[in-house]
Amino acid sequence: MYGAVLTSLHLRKAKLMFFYTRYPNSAVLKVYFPDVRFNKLITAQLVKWFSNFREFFYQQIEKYARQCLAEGIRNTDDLIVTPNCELYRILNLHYNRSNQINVPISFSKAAQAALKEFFLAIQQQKDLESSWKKSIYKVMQRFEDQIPDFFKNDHWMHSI
DNA sequence: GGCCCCCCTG
DNA sequence: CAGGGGGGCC
Repeated sequence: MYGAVLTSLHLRKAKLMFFYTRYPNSAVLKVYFPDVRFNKLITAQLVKWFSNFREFFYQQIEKYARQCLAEGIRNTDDLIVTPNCELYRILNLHYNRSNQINVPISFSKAAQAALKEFFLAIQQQKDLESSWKKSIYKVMQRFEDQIPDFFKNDHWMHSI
């Protein structure tokens, strides 16, 4: 009934927040979007955004994991996610297109962990089983990081 | 019934 | 990214 309360600015901010949290609940979202007049629809939309972010995240990582296997990599110790690798570049382009923030190390760690999970699952042909990604998603929920306070700063949001 | 999440689609 | 459907968990 309020129409589009969430702006493109909120979208950019949400993407940046994704670097710290992949699974924010509605309570957390309300804290970090203090300027938003929450209601059922707005909450659902914001939650949906993160769901879409996750889908892109996992989709890219799965694709990268398959490429690594195709290239002959056998050990997960050889799977390193750093700023100069292709996976990192793709993800950064999607969530931090204009390099508005410095990507936290915790995100690289999370992406690397997910990469190893997908790599092992595919290597062990777990991907032939139904809903084989469920266990990976569960593991990834342990990689949440603390969201910086400046996300709550209205002035900062308008500067991105 | 309400809230979340994933899946698939456009 | 938004819509709609399905399933799980209070």
